[in-house]
Amino acid sequence: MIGLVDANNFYVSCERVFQPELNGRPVAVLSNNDGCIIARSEELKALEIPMGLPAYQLTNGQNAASIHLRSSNYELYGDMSARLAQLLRDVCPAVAPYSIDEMFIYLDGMTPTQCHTLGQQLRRRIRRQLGLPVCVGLAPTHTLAKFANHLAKKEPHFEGVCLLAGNDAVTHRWLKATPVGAVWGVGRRLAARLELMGIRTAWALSQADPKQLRKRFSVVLARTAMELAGTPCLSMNALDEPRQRIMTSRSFGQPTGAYADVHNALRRHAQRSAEKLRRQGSLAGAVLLFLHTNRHRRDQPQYFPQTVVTLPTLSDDTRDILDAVRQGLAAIYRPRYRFIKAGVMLLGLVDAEQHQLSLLNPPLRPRHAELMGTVDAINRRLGQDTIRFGMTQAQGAWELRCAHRSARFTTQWGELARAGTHPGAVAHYLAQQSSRS
DNA sequence: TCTGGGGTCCTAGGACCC
DNA sequence: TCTGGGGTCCTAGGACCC
Repeated sequence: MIGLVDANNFYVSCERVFQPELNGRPVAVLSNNDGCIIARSEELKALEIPMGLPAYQLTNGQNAASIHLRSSNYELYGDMSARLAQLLRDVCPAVAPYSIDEMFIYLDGMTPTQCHTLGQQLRRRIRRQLGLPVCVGLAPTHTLAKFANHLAKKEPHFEGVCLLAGNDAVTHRWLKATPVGAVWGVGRRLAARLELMGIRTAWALSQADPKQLRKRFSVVLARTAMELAGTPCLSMNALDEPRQRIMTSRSFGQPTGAYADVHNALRRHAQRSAEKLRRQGSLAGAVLLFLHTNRHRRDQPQYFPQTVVTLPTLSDDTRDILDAVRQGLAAIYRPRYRFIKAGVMLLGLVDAEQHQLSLLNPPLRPRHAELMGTVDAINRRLGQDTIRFGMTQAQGAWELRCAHRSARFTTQWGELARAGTHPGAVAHYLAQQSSRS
């Protein structure tokens, strides 16, 4: 049996753990730059505020005064996610995090009744120890577990835990009652095409001929259909494997055409990307950088350049990546545009250990590993950008807006006492944490 | 005025080869 | 007028996910 543990309204729930005054109120968490809504509390959903709504439309709306806004606080969400994963690993033989708020668990050799009981226990334990509400879906395949989780969230009588045997009347009944677009892996476009063919429900998809689906759509959809019918054909092993590309990009707080602004933004993205690269133990072969003007401004000239710079040698040294960024930017920068976004992507990633085993590949710079290791360790301990590479101008037009950010309660001591937080809630939380360990 | 960021996989089609 | 057949590799772009 496969389980999917999925936190409810994860970002909002993380905020509420430390700000209990948000309980029972409409809460929205905003994207980077406070641009649009990326997480909603149930109360906000009840106001029929859609996902992705630009924040400025919200603040102009009629319910604006009652809605609590928070900027994204990824340091907090990431840390809560790591705690959730750790709690699951303490209990389950195998755990595969799928996203920041969803984790698959593998419960081989347990009866359905035992699985269901474990699901209920996990749910209570996560609520008690982390303060997070979750739902659990249990089924024989990943896609059905995802489907069961969807039911656990939507149908109150499951009380947060839904188990589907896979090939019984109960499963079939729920599949028949669910539109095909609600299936994991079927997005808006596929749903529209499937409906044209008369495939309107999850059940109809599960009964479709995989060969035909493969021919008319893709192997992905054929697999989804088989998984719905109870035949496992997705493996989550890939989740532990290193990423094939690493990207860091952000919109600017203000549009800017200044070379120094754009360069500084790219420098920061390059440093962040290099950190991610070293954390997963890879080397990069090339650096892609891109710039965007504002698509929504039809009245302004548009320019979306991108370029790939091949590194002279495979590297995870921030300095090499910064050199590539400098070269690339010189090639694509044009002064007459107002840029709104910039990004850096690392490509051609290979495993560092395997590569360095070869005597033909000595490191390019002396003591580079020690230097990068030290920089990473200091930044982990004292906060991002404590050590930077030659970026003197810390503030610029490109800096993010995040007017509503809460404190980084679980990772920054200095922010615990910040005004507006609730020391009581924090103390309670920390006490629970220390009694666990 | 103000509209996110980071991934994956797959397919189609072009370049190139014999 | 009529213009082969088959393979590989690479890239751009589409579709999906959260």
